[in-house]
Amino acid sequence: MRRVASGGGLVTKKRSKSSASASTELATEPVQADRFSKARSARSASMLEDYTELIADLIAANGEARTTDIARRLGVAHPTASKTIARLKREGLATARPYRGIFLTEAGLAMANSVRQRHRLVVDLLIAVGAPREAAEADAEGIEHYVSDATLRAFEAFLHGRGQR
Amino acid sequence: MRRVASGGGLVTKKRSKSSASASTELATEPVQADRFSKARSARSASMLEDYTELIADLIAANGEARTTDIARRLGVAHPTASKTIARLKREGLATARPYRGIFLTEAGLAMANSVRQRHRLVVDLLIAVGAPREAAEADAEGIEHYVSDATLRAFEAFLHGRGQR
DNA sequence: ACTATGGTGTAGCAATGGCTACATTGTGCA
DNA sequence: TGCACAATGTAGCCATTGCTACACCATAGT
Repeated sequence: MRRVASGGGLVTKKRSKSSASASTELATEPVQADRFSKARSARSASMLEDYTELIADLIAANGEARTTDIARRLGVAHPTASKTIARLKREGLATARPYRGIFLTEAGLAMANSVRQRHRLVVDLLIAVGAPREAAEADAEGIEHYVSDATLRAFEAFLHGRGQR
Repeated sequence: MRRVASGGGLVTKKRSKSSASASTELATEPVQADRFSKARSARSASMLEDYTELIADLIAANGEARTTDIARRLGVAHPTASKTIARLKREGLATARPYRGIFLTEAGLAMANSVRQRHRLVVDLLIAVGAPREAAEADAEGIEHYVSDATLRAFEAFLHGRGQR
């Protein structure tokens, strides 16, 4: 609606400041922006979550978490991992001394635990809903970072209700 | 395991080249790296998916898609949108002439359609599983980019089976 | 017909997250 | 005891995705 008329162009008629033409999709504007913002924040946090979880795993399995192992598990070059670990330190999630291993702070450990729990819940739900195990594991790696607490609680209730898990 | 002994350090014992110590978590290494790689690709594609979907929406609603509207809907500054639109053009998903609107190519339109369909499916599934509508909508914005075809098919089957949708 | 206004575009900065290449450190083994 | 070699770290490059500031265009109204 509100298509042009004159000119051959478009981008026209001095679209009201909001470009919010009709009225139907009007309301969705700010809300939608919020959603995208939220998704963006989640995206930027997801890297840290993956790292803390992986570091916790490595410490549990090997007694230590080393840059090279982290890099290999994530499929990136070691300087990339190194840089992100520096960020973890900056954000107070991990500590590390040169050539020594990497360790999680309390905050890092807490993050790792909640991430692991969330991961498991997401995988279980995907499987409960019929996704093949392999796909569920792979997809969860991306999905888990975007599941809100409210949705997570719903997952839990759903799984319990079905006698799953 | 394979914890150090000598020294006070760590990072030790000339860990076998794979650091793949025991044998249990060994097998997960390359697989896990694959998963993270996949998640990374998805992450980089997600921006383009959001844009094509939004452009299609705007064209459907307003007859045109303008940079400013896109920026507002996404909650970013207009130069940010402008830059991403340049990328869309580079990748053959959209066309645009200065000061004219933005249009999708066939590839862009195809992407928009599949993204929209996926989005709906994800929202429906989240709701079917008990997530509050608001959370479902918001979470789907992030989740949709990480759902594989296999999982998507499972979602569809699940929803049909329940008489949903 | 002109001008005010707002949409568009461009430039340049910062942070993130990849990479390769090179320097450094530490440990294991000869 | 010392050296070779792998693990770490550092430097510097590129691309992406934000931003602000500033320049430019096009339309609406006077």
